[in-house]
Order: sequence, then C-alpha cells, then structure tokens
Amino acid sequence: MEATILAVTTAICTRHKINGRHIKYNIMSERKRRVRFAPSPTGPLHMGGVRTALYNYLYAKQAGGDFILRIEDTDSQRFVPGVEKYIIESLKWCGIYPDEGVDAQGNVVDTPSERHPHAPYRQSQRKPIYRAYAEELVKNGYAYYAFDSAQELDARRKEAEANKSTFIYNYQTRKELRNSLTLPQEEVKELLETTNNWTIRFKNPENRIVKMDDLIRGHIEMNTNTLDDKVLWKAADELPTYHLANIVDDHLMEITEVIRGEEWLPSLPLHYLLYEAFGWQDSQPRFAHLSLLLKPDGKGKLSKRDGDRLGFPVFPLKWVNAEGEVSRGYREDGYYPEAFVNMLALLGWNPGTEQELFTLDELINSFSLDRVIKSGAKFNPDKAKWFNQEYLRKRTPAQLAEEFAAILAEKVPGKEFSADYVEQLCALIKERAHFVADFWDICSYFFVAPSEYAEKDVNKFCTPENIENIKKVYAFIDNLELKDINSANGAAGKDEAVHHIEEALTGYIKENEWKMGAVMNTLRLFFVGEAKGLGIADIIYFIGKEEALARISRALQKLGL
RNA sequence: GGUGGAUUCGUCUAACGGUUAGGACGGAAGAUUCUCAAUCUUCAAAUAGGAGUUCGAUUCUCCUAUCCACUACCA
Repeated sequence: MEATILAVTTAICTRHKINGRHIKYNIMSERKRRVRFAPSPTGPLHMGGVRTALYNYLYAKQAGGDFILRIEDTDSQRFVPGVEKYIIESLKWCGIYPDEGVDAQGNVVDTPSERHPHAPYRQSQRKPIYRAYAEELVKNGYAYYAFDSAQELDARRKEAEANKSTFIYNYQTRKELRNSLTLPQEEVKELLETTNNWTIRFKNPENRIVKMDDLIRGHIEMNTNTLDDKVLWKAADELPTYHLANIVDDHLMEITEVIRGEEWLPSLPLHYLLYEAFGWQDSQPRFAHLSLLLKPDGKGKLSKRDGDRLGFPVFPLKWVNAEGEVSRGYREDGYYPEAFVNMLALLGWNPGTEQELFTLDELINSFSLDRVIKSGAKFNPDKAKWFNQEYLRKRTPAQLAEEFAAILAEKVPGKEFSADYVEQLCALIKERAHFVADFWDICSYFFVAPSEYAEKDVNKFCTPENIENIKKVYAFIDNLELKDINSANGAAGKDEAVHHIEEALTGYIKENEWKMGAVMNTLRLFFVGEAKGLGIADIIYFIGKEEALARISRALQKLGL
C-alpha cells in the first residue's frame, strides 16, 4: 500500500522538473518520516550521543514516523563487547524505544519480518550486500581499485607533513599511485584475484562545487578538489567503511532525514556525491548536523575525562570497561531520566518560549530542527542538578519514600519505619534536596541521635546561662502533653500537632523572656549535633517526646554540663 | 598547514533591521525564620574587533581574530 503511494508520487514528481531539477522535496514529503540513530559499538554511548538519539526520536515521533536503531559495527578492530546492550539499555532508560532495529526483548533484530523489513540492523550482518554496490560504482567510473599499502600511504603523509602540506589521495595524486586508473588492466585483474590488501576508493570529480543543504546550517558549498578519495570498501576484511555502508543502508532503509553530529559535516559532500553516483538523488535524505557538546570549562568537546576531573557523569548509565575502570552514569548518580532527557533536549535547542520544563510528550510536540542551535553548547553540571531538583519536587511523598527506602535500609539496617513516617518526612524535606541521595544527609538525625556535637556550636550555645535554661525546658517538655507522629492523626493531624508543640515551646521561652535563638539552637545542637536542620517543633514531632528528652540529657552528660 | 563550521551575560539561550538587549542556571545583597535549606525581592553580568549597506545593524555583506570539527583501509 505504502509502496504504491510512493511509486505514484515518484512518478508524478519526476515528471515535473523545474529548470531541470527534480522537485525532490515533494517526493520526500509524501514519504513516511524515517530517521535512524546509528552508533558504533566502540565504547559506551555518551551524553552527546544520547542527545543525537533524542533529537532523532523527537523528530520522528512528531512526524508520526519511525525511529530506527542501526548498529554500525564495520570496524572489527575497535569493537567492544557489551556496548550494544548498553546502548539499548540507555535509550530505554531515557524512554526512547526504537520502532525498528530492536525487538521487544531489546535484541537487535537480525531476520527480516513484517515489522522489520529492513533487518538485519547490524552492519556486520549486512556484510554481503555492500560489495556489489562498491563494484557498481567502479563499473560506472565513480570509483576505482587502489593497491597502495598502508605503509606506502603513511610514508607519503609523513613526507607531505615534513613539507608542511597535507597528502590527499585525489585527482592529482591518484595519477601517480598504484590503482586501477594507473596500472595496466591485466595487472589490476591479477592483483584483484591474487591479493586482498586492496580497497575500492571513491573517485572524486575534479574541481566541482558541491552544493549542499543542511536543515540546521543552511546552504553549504565545497570544492571537490579539497576532498580525499575515501576508501569505500576493504578487500582485507570484505567490509565497507562508514561512508559506503551508511549511504547504502540509509537508502535501503528508506531513511528520510539524517540527523547526526557535526563531525560528519566534512564528509557531507562525499555523501552527496555517493547518492548522485548511485542515482539515488530523488530519494536522498535531508541532512541535519548537530553541534557538539563542549566541556564545562576550557575548550573542546566533552570527554569522559572531563567527568572524572570535574565530578559529573558523561554517560547515561554506569559503565565498567575491560580494565575494570568505572565510569559513573546519570542513572546511578540518582538522576531521574525525565530530568536527564529534559536537560539534554535544551542543550542546543529551545522552543522559543520561556518554558524550560518539558515531559517527553511535550518535547515531541514542541521540537523542531530549525530551532536547533548551530554553535556548540558547553555542558553545565549545575543546571543538570537543577533540572533534577525540579523533577524531584514533582514527585509525591509516597514515591520519594519508596525511593528513599533502599538508602534507609542500608543506613539503619534492621530497623523498620512505617510508610507514614517516611512519607511525612519526605514531604517535609523534599524542597531541600537535589537528589533522593541527599535525603540522608538532610535528615539522618531523625533516625539516629548525634554522637558528636560541633565544637563551633558548642562554644557558641553552651553558655552557663543557656544550659540552665535548657534544663528548665527539659522539665517543661517532660510535663507537656504532646502528640507526636505516632499519636497524631496521620498526615492530616501533623500540622496541628507541630503547631501545638511550637506554640507551647515558644510560649514558654517568651514567658521567661529568654532569647529565642539561643534556646532553640541549643536544643537543635542536642537534637541534631550542630546548628542546622528543620524546625525544632518538627524534630520533636518526628522523634517523639521520649527521644527528645533522651537526646537532651545525653548531650548534657556527654558535654559534662 | 588545508577545508568546513561557529562566535549575545561566567554558562544555556531569547530578540520580523527599530527592545531600557529578555529569561534560566550559577553568583551577590536583602527579607523571612529558632539555625540551615527552601522561598520571596533586588542587584551585578553579554552582542569578539573593524569596515560596509541602511534613517537605523545583535540581526545583512566583507575582512580580521578566536574557537571547534575534519584532514585513517575509525566511526
């Protein structure tokens, strides 16, 4: 059905030419949008890669199109086991699910089916299909066989470098190198049959201006004379290089937009020329080159080392390499995937409004390539934390309590706390945290009494006069009829109970004309261990009267007062 | 070196050729409170430089500078 529509529109449109130029975009606009994320499994996906995947995904979903995951593993030397799984897992954590490329179990699909007509999606498994395309190019004069050894070319490069120039395998140099353009036909034939250290190289046209359009950068032109005759296919491992595999697969998989990193911009003319050489201009995808993510300080692109150096994750998930080196991940660092995705989306794109908080669905609705920023974006770890804080605040106390439970079980093993207790506490402290992992630091004194008292605060508050007053406060609390978390009427009764404690205590202090701050902070020092933390009434409510009194007497005893 | 790309507060960014150049993060100050945090208010902070086009340029053109990417039988 879809195929026939495509055929019809193609027929209509190819008949209509303006100034001899196909109205390519008319054909394209009829097609279902199909984009791909095509990582190479040479290392864990870093946040820049996740952003590229995200933009592809947002673009596809907004257009009701498909998002395809393709694994570009044509470099057997640099292949790293486990990365493929890591990539899929990372995307999944971010809420990005490929329409094609992986199955429900998260495995890359390797046999074609109705849902996966373009399988396999690993280029290593597509190995047999590339050679014919490369040979076709040779046959039609767009490529040639090259027999130069790596050492020979290396020597040429070094020589050029010594002369402060660059060796380019192009229209000039190829005339004096060993290839099917210079060697006698017979010798070529023999070399092809008897050796396997040859390649197929693209034959760049001489002195031609390639005119290109980028969805983000606009019109770009480049002269073919500055281009290298890139290797397309290697006989040694019978594998294509990126350029060939990429173009062939994008064509076969009916990709409509290629959204990829800026590092690919220099090879865009080659890709244009390849589409032309194959005669696929009419269905050529449109290109969008994303700027790079830059390190927070200094210059250059964000790298793994920056994270280690500056103390933030550069990977979505934790990764342990073969040497046992651990790289932290956003997930393990306690980031919510929503926050991570939101942060990433806004690093190089904005909606044109002042809205900063977006759900994935909102991103899908608002995203547009023409609002993607052309220049590189320095990553700001502080802003990332801020995003997480915003998402943490959106969580309900019950959700937070559940997330906090694991930390609690680890910090105070063997102790059970009622869901109500933890929930009420979470509601109270959530505004103070960026991460759930911060909770323990913020409220540990609700679970364990302080064992030390900050010297600075002891000196400040433990004056003879204060201590005398505190002893009276002790007696006062002791005589008080108080409702604590166990006796109050759940979350509903909390405010009233806290209010009651507060009224009683402040009333008593005022009555005696003591200094509010001095008394309260001395109590706080005894409850918390230092002069910080929540309101005294809150603390008493949560730890209860008995514990409060116990902490006061223990402190007095420990400090010898 | 060559080719291409980029350049607005410290950072992310907004601004039909006409704005006191806006917002957010971070920073500072103040308010508040029993401390800390949160919150609220306020403040500081930018169009890389130079020409040109124009009544008028952050915006268009050119030059310079700086930065980035690419310059592999890697992707």
